[in-house]
Amino acid sequence: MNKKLNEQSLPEILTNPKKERSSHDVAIYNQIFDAILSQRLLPGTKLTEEELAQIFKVSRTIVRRALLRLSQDCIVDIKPNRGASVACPTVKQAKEIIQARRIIEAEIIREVVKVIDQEQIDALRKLVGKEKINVEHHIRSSGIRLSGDFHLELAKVSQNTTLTKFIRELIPQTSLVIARYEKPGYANCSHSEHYELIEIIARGDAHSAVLLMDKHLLHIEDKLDLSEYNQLVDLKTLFSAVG
Amino acid sequence: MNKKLNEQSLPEILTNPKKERSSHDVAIYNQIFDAILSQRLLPGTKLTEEELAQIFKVSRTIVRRALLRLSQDCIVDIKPNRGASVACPTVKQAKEIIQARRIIEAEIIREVVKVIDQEQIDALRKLVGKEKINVEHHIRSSGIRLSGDFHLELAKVSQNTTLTKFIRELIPQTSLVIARYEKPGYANCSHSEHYELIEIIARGDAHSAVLLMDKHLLHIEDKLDLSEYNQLVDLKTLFSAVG
DNA sequence: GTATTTATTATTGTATACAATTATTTTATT
DNA sequence: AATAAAATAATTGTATACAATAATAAATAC
Repeated sequence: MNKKLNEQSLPEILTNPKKERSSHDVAIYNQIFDAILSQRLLPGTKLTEEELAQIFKVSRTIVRRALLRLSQDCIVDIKPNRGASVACPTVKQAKEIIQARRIIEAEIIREVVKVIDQEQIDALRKLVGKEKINVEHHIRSSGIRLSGDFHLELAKVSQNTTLTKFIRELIPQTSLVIARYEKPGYANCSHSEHYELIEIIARGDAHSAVLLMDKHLLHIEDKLDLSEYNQLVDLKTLFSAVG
Repeated sequence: MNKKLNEQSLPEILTNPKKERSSHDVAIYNQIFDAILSQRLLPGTKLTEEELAQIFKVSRTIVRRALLRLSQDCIVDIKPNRGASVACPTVKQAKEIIQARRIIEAEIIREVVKVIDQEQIDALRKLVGKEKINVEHHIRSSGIRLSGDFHLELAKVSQNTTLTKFIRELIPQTSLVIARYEKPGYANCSHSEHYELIEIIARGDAHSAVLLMDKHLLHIEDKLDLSEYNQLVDLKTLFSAVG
């Protein structure tokens, strides 16, 4: 089991991942969060409160609470009086998200190399093993989720809960970016880089590990088409500009 | 209407809301956010829903929404069935928060040096000027707020909204850390370092700017007493361990 | 008098009713 | 038929009632 971190004042979602008694809105939050993470919910999808309330058999009060949480994570977009929909990151945001991950995960890797123990290394290997199986069996959703889990697990090993919270937000945002901007025909095969990374971490080579993580994240960006013409544009502004 | 031993009176600023309001819960969120930022609301202060509802003349629905937002920012701590209070960061969290700022603001500075223009430099100078005046006149709250504004403004100049969001969260968290752990007898005189920083940025010396920012943030940590014995400990676990 | 139970009060959690707003359809006008 | 206006429906925003839980006070037993 994991070490007992001091969990004071962090959101319950972070400290109470699954079990135990938690408010009902957290369960709904988790389900939508996971659906976005694993790309079963795609950018732009409308999230009607009443609809979700019926699906989860709770009142709109609970649904609204979950949606507010998701919007604070930047994976759901709430427009006043117009409701919630799955966020649709812009090209600029896509670049920012990956840039943010590069600097934060570089630091995480530095810490991980310092503190990781054998048990944690084994756990990471097991995780990537699962990821590999899912990818090979073309279970796309699970593969994506497990890939995110790997990065999240690394963050947890680093023991910096503040950076972990940021990475926990950036992972589903990255999922949305990939869903929106992935070049056609690319297979998601990052698990091989995950394997490599573990080996380098295991032999305590911080410098190489940081470089590989950076390469890994740039590799994600390589798979995207972030050219301007691919940017989703508001039709109204588009045509008014042409006039 | 009985008063409790635990009660810490809410600052008057909360009872005297500003005029401008966007969406109701956002206005309340902003006011509590600002009160925490400027240390008029101190770590541990209980935030009773009904009390806030009466102060702001809205229903608990709105208050709860604002409190949830604040808890997602890690500056308010919501415990299920036990309500909200101003977060009380641990020693470990205090260190994490500053570490996170160091790596994120280093990157921000790099970007700032690349993109800043004369107008923005002038605006920053003006901001630090205000900060200086407030500190000199011992208007502590405003001084603290303006100090935070400086860092936030830098983040905005960097044009990375993702990193800006993180810094926007870390600034009030830092306020809580300082409120909780500041060594006695220290004057908050960081505005001089802010001046220096602007000058280095203005002459485009990215490397020096990054170093100074890092020094500046470490300087904040220097002013804290983060020794273990200063850690707030849960009484129950303390005495049960002693047996 | 202290500890344990029970009752009371205070506070938070959830559902629901209704108001405000936006979206859609229908009707009217040219 | 195309456009504008009006009516209707759908959806979100807020307040409130009541339930569930925790905190406090009172009562009881030892």
